[in-house]
Amino acid sequence: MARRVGIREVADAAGVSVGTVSHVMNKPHLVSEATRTRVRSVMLELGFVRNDLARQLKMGGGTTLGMIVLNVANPFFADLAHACETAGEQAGHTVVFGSSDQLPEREDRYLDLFEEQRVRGVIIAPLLGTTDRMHRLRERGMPVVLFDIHAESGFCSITMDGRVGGELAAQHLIDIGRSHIAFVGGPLHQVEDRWLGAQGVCARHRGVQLTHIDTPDQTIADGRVAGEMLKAIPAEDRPDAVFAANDLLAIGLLQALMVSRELRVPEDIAIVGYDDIDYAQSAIVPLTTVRQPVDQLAEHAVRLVLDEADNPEHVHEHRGLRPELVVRASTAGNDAAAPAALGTGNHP
Amino acid sequence: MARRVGIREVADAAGVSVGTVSHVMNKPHLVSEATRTRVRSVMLELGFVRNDLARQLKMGGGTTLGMIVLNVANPFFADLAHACETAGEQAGHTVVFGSSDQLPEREDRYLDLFEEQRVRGVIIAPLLGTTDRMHRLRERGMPVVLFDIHAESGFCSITMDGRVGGELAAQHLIDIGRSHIAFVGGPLHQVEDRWLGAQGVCARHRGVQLTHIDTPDQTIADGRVAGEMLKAIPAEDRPDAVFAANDLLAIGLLQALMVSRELRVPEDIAIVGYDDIDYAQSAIVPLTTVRQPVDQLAEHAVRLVLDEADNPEHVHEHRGLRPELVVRASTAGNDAAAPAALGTGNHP
DNA sequence: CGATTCACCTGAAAGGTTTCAATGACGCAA
DNA sequence: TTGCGTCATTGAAACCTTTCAGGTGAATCG
Repeated sequence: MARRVGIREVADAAGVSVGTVSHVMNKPHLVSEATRTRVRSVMLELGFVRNDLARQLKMGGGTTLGMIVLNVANPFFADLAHACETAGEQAGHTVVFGSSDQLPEREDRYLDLFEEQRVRGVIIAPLLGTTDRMHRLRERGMPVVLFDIHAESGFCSITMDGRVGGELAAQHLIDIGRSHIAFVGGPLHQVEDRWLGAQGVCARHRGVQLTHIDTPDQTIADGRVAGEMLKAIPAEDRPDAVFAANDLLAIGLLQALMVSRELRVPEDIAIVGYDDIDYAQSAIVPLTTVRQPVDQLAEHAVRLVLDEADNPEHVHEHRGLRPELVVRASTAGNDAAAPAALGTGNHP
Repeated sequence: MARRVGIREVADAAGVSVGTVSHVMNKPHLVSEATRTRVRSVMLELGFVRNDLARQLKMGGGTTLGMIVLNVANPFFADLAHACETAGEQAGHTVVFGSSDQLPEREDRYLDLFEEQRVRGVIIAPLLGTTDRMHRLRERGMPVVLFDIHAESGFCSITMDGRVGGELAAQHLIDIGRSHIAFVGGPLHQVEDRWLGAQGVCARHRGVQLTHIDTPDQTIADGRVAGEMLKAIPAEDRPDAVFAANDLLAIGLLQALMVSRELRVPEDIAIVGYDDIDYAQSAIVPLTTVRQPVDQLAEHAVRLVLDEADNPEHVHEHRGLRPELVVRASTAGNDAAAPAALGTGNHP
């Protein structure tokens, strides 16, 4: 059994030159029909598989995009990755993923890996802004697109407009008559814009108080901890509404609040989440949340990174996409928590 | 700005040969300390980045594993992918992902891609058993490990023991006094073992009836549809328990059942899910479910694929891991649906 | 009939690395 | 002095493909 069959073996077996075999694969119109079919059948017979490494090496980098995501286990990022995969495929590119798991060293590792692999470009949800490594990457001509809350100059970015999202959330809570809002989420630099959006709205309303409850990360577990803190606050000082920096936190909060029926959602505490992950609407109390247009985010990211790769006159672009409020039971007025509210805000 | 700096430029600048530069990177002990540091500093200065394509080409394939997952948007697979990434990293390998989205053509595309990229091995949750393409891959010597419900001969596989899981679920429903169980899930070949497990148990109990409600896929939306079907059944014929083939289906069922308070969970219908995704315990009624040991699955998969790659005496192995029942409110006896039950079965 | 075109095919270079046999330099024992 | 072992380094081959300048023979044109 011939272990490795390359273009050369195929050429020999078909009685043509290697150049011709290559042409059969890449420029079939340059080859006569007779040889084309002959070569093709020899390939099949020998089980030839083109070596993409050599191909890319020769062609100076390939058709692969690298994507680094904060955490695949977070459904928002899973969806985003999935959307990028689809968008990339449509543009004829394959997207490979890495999850930084919020660890700077893993982020670095994937950046290095992608650069060594000579990917066409990198799409990254950075841990905390741009790092030296990213700047070096850019200097060496690698297209880099950020999913970030800040618009960093020198990079294309999709700034997920958390400010507007924060405003929507806070305004909604004020509209339903709440006056003491807790913003739950951290580290602050990662969610700063949502915080600022909420802050801006609250400042414009007399008698509305906003406090910040920090969390080390944005998982369900962190939400639970925050919920316990909330419960520990004496009733008179306790916020009557929570704006959680993402849905996972909100779900954790729900768990903590409901486990010991002391506090009711939304009667005692209304909750707004962020991202509209699939489970938001199926939570123990369906969650009011701020939806981000994931598909469009992905599409823009892919478009920008490819433009930067192809277009010599590329100019960096900062794109902000407007999020949208989805109201469900966790903030619904009177028949709150009623399963009847479940359907609200369903995806199409 | 020198566009491309390769090993050759570094060699020239440092006044050594290319071989030496290579040694500095790969066999530092063969190089004197003086040259080693000199070469290293030149690399830094020139911004040299090793071209992994050439490296892998030369070395005949690299240190990358390919993984194909049914659907990243399903948190079970997201977790599994994540666990494989971690396990792979521990073994010094990078894992790149693709999501087949249940489409055979995408599965094929990724298989081709991985083979062309000369990955070290492939870990795959196949759409429906092994395909011709996978057999061809194997024939050409590519290690392939399946996450599957069947143990296919000729392949290593991690058979997620759905039979036992099905038994656990059905037995539990019978134990709490239910006598008409609906198995919700499909396509059947994908969930056959869970079905068979349940069937076996039901057959051993007099007076227990088991029906199958098919679904085209296993998403929340499919669960909703199944829930509507369930509601449409006249009360006297309606099952008093559901075993859903996964948690997403179960969550969809919950939504459908609760939206029009006609039926209560678990009083009228008890529900058991499968997978114990993070949201199962935060569902509108926390979900009894069958937990799969994701981390161990991943660890075994990586170990097997690498063994097949490295060890000439490798023998195929079929590993089955025992799942575990996690009881929550959706089947809890009297104070069912009580938020107090929320904590049950929490992950550590 | 010679020249021009055309379609098809060839052979070799190039791309950046690793690896390996070979070389050079050096010290040391005989 | 020669011979020998060590250590550091070298240069070229090999990995597999794509690309490109050119070559061949047949058909077409004047």
